[in-house]
Amino acid sequence: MAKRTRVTRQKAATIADVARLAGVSVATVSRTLARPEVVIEETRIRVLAAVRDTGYMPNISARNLRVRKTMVVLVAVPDIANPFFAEVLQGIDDTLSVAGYGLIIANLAGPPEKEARYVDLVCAGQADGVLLLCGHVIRSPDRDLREARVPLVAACEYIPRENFPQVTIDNVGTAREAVGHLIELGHASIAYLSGPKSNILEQQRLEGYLQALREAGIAADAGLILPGDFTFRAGVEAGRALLALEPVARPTALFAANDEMAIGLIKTVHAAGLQIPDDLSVVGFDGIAYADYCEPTLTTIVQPRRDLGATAAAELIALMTTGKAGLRKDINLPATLALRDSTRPPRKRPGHLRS
Amino acid sequence: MAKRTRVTRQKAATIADVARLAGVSVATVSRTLARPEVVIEETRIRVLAAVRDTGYMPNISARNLRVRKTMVVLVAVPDIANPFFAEVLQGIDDTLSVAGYGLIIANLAGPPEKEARYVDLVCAGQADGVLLLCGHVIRSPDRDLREARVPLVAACEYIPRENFPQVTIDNVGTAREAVGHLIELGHASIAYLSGPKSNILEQQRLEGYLQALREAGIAADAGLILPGDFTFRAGVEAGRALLALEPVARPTALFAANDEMAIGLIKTVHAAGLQIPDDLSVVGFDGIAYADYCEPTLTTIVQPRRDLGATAAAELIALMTTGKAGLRKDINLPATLALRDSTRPPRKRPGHLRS
DNA sequence: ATGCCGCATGTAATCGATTACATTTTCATG
DNA sequence: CATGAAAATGTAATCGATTACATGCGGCAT
Repeated sequence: MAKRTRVTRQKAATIADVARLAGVSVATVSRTLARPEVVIEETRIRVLAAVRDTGYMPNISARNLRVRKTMVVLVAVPDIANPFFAEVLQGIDDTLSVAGYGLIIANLAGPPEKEARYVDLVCAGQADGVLLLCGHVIRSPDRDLREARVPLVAACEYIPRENFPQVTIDNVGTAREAVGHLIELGHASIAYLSGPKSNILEQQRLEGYLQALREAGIAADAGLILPGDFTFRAGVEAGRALLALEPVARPTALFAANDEMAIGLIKTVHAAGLQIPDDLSVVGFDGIAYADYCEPTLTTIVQPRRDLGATAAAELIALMTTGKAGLRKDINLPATLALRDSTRPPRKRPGHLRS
Repeated sequence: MAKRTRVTRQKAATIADVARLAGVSVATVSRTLARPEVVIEETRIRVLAAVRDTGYMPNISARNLRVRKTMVVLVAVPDIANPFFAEVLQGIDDTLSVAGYGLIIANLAGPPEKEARYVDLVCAGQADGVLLLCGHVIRSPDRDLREARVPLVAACEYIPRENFPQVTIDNVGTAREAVGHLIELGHASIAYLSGPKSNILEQQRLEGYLQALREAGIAADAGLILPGDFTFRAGVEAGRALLALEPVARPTALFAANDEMAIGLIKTVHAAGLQIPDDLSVVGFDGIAYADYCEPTLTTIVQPRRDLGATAAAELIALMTTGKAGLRKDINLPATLALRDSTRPPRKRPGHLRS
């Protein structure tokens, strides 16, 4: 019976240890593991036994160095604590992990110099590809991801003037649909709770809001466009702003650029005695899990969060393996308006008749 | 003036390219980057210029291979979409990233074979340490993390009978405090909405609940212990179960093993006409952001989520660098009872007097 | 018997860094 | 000016895998 040369091995076994124990060369061990069929049965058995006995695992750094791959992708996400992104991440993780990829998460919430560190990481060959959920190509003062020729795919937030694949939903169209729903219910005084002006999603959703009003022949009122920044707190503040208005000047409905703000707003105006949806109909955007938990449940545009992630991941895998992207460069996934309890026709009050 | 040997370089520059351009040896380049002070100023300038001109970045796989480190840690998290863990992750990320570590997230939600893949990854030397948020040492059929001698730290969920550092809160004590608060308000009929029985957190929180009752001389009633599993849905179902009871047999207060269930329950019983907290006081556990957003805001045990993550990460760094853990093996962080709007003394009804 | 083919395996180059050790240069001191 | 220590740099081994190429061997056709 064969014996290990060193019975009590402190450090992990290497391929040489396995080769020695099995009485073959390192090349044979490597081949047995990579392409078992090219090795004769008898040696295969010996090698596999030796692998088992030594508890051998190929050293990934060595392999990476040799084959110039890492089987890791970096995901840049604006805020990992945001439930929307958490669900997109799930989709990414599902797809990537069955393909054997690990994922490094670059959480951009926090000090901005972290972003640069991640870019450097990728440029140093620590990742085979990058998934951007953050609306911009992540930057470092002295290195550029695009020059590094790393496969890139963006998702969720569209990045204009780039030519890598992007996976998004039709933000303009669905925002128009959301506001259209309010108009169909009979609302004519519809406020918009916006995101940060520089954000592309904000711009698109605002555009959809304006389009819907225009189509219905309703004049947009700048006073009904409330500033926000996608946070719950912004929703609370917008709620206060609404309450500060003369009741008769208040809109009968509101479209929020995302769910968190919508929920913050609802909570605030409800606490002040307004009935939702009777006194104010509210539509959100995103379809986070909580939109279905809150009171009342929130009518909102439900984004296919897992699907966005999964599709982007699949596209990136295509890009990394074949070098060429799939058929379409810009992929649009369907998002749907979920009708729930926060919308209803307006109360008949003279102050709210069509202008 | 020195010129690059190959002006249009397709692939990334290597240390040899830099050395050639600067007219020095590779050792000097490496030293210049690692310990600039050991190199004479003049060469340092030449080398750094060459680095800049070539856009050189050390290849991480090569370095990892040579120094047997990866500067990456793996974090095993039960469910990345759970907001509680998302915040713990933030704390981990903050601490780890300033120390220069990247993090690979092992999301255990999903197919169980993924867990094994991650274990293999670590055993293959892809990570320098592992952070467990999942209440058990992750396993693979043929490899054991503990045998691999990888630095391990657990956080959030205590893992009994292990001797690596663990960072948690006092679940028993804080649960007792939560229930004690209800008792002080005058409640005597207090239900408990439990987590999955096999979960250690569930066991500890149940223990705290029972202790508080015992101390107050209240007999525990098995009928008031509702089954749950930490999900929103379980809260909804528990709410239905509560509604199915004769009004007079209903508890006047409830302690839920986590916030999500508490919120699901509140939503359900509120929709059926019960007033919170007037008809039912509710205390949750965890202190997720949403507990402060919902209607009414939830009285709950607030865990120091970021701190749990940050402390565990710091402990792991100590373990990875010095090889020895900090002073204490089991670290307890303080968690506090946040008094909000979901608790109040019970209505005076004969059926609810002390038994 | 000879030569050739193809299969199984072995030998050694290679990936790109770090670093122990060797060598050269610098410079203070007797 | 010689000498030796200290400082700066160079040479080459090394980390642990993959893989191109070399080698050996058995069988088959001539």
